[in-house]
Parts: sequence; structure tokens; C-alpha cells
Amino acid sequence: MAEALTSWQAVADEVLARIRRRDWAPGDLIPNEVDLAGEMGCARTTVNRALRHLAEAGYLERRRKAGTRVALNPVRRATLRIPVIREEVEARGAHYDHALILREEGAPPLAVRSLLHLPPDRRLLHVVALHLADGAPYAHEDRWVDTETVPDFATLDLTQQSANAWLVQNVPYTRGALALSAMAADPDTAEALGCAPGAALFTLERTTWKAARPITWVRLAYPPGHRLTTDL
Amino acid sequence: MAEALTSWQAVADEVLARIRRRDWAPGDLIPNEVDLAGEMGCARTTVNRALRHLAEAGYLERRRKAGTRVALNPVRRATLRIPVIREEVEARGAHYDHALILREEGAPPLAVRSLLHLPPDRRLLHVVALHLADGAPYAHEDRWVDTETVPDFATLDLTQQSANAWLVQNVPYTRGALALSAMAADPDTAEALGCAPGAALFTLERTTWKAARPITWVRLAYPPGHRLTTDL
DNA sequence: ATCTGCAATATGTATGCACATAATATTTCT
DNA sequence: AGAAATATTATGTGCATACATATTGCAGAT
Repeated sequence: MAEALTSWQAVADEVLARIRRRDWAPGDLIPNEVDLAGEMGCARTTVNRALRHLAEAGYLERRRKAGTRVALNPVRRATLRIPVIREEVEARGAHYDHALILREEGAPPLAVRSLLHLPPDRRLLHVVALHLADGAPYAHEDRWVDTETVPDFATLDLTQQSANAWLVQNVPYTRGALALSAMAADPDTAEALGCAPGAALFTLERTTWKAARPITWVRLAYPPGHRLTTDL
Repeated sequence: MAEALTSWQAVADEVLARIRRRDWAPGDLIPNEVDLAGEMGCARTTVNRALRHLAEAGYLERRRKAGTRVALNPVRRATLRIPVIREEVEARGAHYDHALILREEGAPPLAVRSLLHLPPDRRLLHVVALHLADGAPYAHEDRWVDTETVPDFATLDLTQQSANAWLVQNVPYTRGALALSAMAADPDTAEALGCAPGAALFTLERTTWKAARPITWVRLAYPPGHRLTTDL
């Protein structure tokens, strides 16, 4: 008999190996926890931990009583690190800096207003900034903040601290949404980023809420060529 | 004394509530598992499960002996569902279809060749297809397949089955990478998607390997306005 | 003062057991 | 036959306990 697999990592590795080896093909039902535990020479708890892990990673699908089966499409989930720009820049060994481009109250565009479920006459604080890595444009930030939800924000000195850093530190959110997309560079953004107007920019939008009240909508636009990557 | 929190979900909810309420601020060290278990009236195992879950979700950072602290930056990870196009289309209640645009052997462009670590003279199978939702263009697929790694692919009838569906079902990969980006529509892609040349397209690139051998590189380009979303 | 090794400590994990829960399979009743 | 009640089963979870392991921090040596 094979050596006992007594750690959940070892069990997970073995199960993954069988999936990859096609011992268990996509869609197949695999043995139940009790049987696997017997075969591997460990407790059911350990098998459970391993299978739960693989299910979270998207390799398995589990349902009570119905059993555990190999996922039909191996990876449908990817966890990606949402860049915290300062850290991202500094991780490359570059010097981080940011410049405030605009800060004024105004009526948000329709797209923002409807995303935040705001009435037509509602005014927000509009903040535009540029993030720099070693002095070169790294990302363009376009943000609308609801100062009724976050009154302290109105008096903040944004030249000292980025809006994001302050909000993250001081305003806990209860709900957030993230959207990845592409946009054509408008003239202002193009100038800030130093690219051609109309260039294809990768964008990352984040909307956050505190209970039912919107906190902020922010869109980061990266210069052409920027890629957000992750392993599968 | 408050009601005992005897499920790991309840414990996780309570801890998350304290984080959001700023009882425990970002960077703070929170009580150790034994103390929390005492306070909540449950076993340490249960607290461990809850804290482990919150750490995986990015709310906490844990280190042995050093303890558990509230993450400085609440959410730096987002798990997003990688679209399996057919399912994505059908989930909207639309009819899925795909059309083969090109299928021929050739030398891949430099970018692909270097990503796959291939020698300069190496030829791959180039497949271009269009995914349709109710007859309208949904995504443009540009793919290079290494038929030395996947010989069966060469004889496949791609009008019946999408390349992705076949590969996913038949070729397990051991390593994969994902990159999200933006590109300007080249004339061919623009025509296929029915948008203007130069338009900003959201793209998703996937590279997969079987051990040290590349399987395929594929890039999906979506029409302007497409968004990939997830909750935070 | 600095380095080194050891003790203390918080998290990480394995195990056996019990019971909960969801979903399916079977039987019973009409 | 069809519906409703019931049994069965696989996963989900909680608990007490024990031991493993990574770090920190202190104490003693240099």
C-alpha cells in the first residue's frame, strides 16, 4: 500500500494529479470522502479540507448527497490582485508620486449618476489625479465622491495624500463593485498620460457603498500596453 | 452575556462587523484565537475557520506567533469569473453560435512566440473565430495552437465545436496565465465585431502549458463597452 | 553592544466523534 | 400512476484534544 497521505495539502495534490492525469475526467463523480480517507490513510476531516480547497479553486463541484465531481471547465475563477497603485509602483522599485489635476464640485455624468443611483440634481465632488512612477505617468484617476456620505473628505488636502489612501483608511465600505473595461482616451486623459487621443486604455472602475449610501466612483485608466495579469 | 456564536459564519460576520465598525482599525492586532473563542463561546477550531476565511478574502493578515491583524488595505483581491463564452451568452438567454474565420498554419507574431518561448522558425496553427449572441458579434477570438503538444487538434472539425470547448475537455493544462488589457481594433477585428477600426477593445489573453510545452495562446477581444464585473 | 540559542506563543493542522442539512432514492398511500 | 411521507446518503460543520511550526523576544554568552 502506498504511503499514507496525512496532510490536506498532500491529499489535495494527489486529487489534483488524478484530475490532470484524467483518472477522473471532467464531469466524473469521484469517490466520497469516507472512501477517499480510507484509501489515503487519513481522517475524513482531512479529505474534506482538501476537497473543499479544490472546490474553492474551481477544480471540483460539490453538492450534498449528490457527491463531488470534477468541474467541467477547469478554471472559471481567477483571483486577481487589485492594484494599490502606490504599492504596485514601489514594488517595481520606482518612486511613487501623484499630482492633483482637478478638484471641484459639479454634476456627475449620467453614467456615474445612474451607477450610484443619484437624483438628477445631485452634485458631487469631482477629483482628477495622475499617478506617477519615477515621474512618468502611470495611471489616470477620475473620481466622484459623495460628500454627504463622507463629509470629512471635503476638507482634505489632496496634495498630501491620495484620495484612495484616505478613503481606504477612513471609510469602511459595506459593498463594492469592480468593472474592468477599455476606453478610448479623451483629449484630457491622453494629455495627462502622454498618449495619442483615441488610444485604447485599459480601465478599472470601482464603486463603493456604505450601506445604502454611495461613497465614491473611481475609474483608473492606464496607458496603452498596460496589462493586469494573474496565474490560473 | 451575548448569545454564543457557534457557527464559523456567525463568527466571521461578527469579526467583519467589528472591522467595519472600526472597533478594530486597519493595522490593529486583534485578539488571539483562544481569547476570541472564549468571548464568542465556541471552540478555537471555529474561530480559526472564520479567521482563515476572512484572511483568504483579504480582510485579515495572519502570521504565526505574530498574530492576526486587520489588513491595511481591505480588499486587494477580487475573484472574477473567467467567462466561458458559450455559458455567458446562454446565461443572458441569447442563442450562442460561432463562426470560423480562419484556420491555417503559420509563423506566430513575435509577441506570441516570445510568450510561448518558441524558436523563431516554429510554425503553429492559427485559428480565428467569432462568437455570436443571437447572431450579433459577441467576441473575437484569435488563437495559436501548438500542434506538436496537441496533435489531435490538427484534425478537428472546428465548425462543429469551438476550439476552446475541445481543448478544455481534452487537454489538461498544468499551468496557465491570464492577462487583461486593452487594444485598438485592427481592421480585420473591427470588421468582424462591427465596430470602427481603432476602437478601444477590452481583451482577455490566456496562455496555457502542459508541463514545459505550450498548448495555446488565445486572445478574446470584446466590442467597445464590454465590461467584466465582480463584487468586492 | 551584538550575537546565539532557547523558551514562549499564536497560528496551522490532524483526528475521532457527533450531529446538521440538503438532496436523492424508496416506500407508502390514495 | 402520481403524490406524499420517509429513509438514506454525502457533504457540512462543531468540538475537544494533541501536536506541529513559524516567529518573536528574551536571556545568557561573547
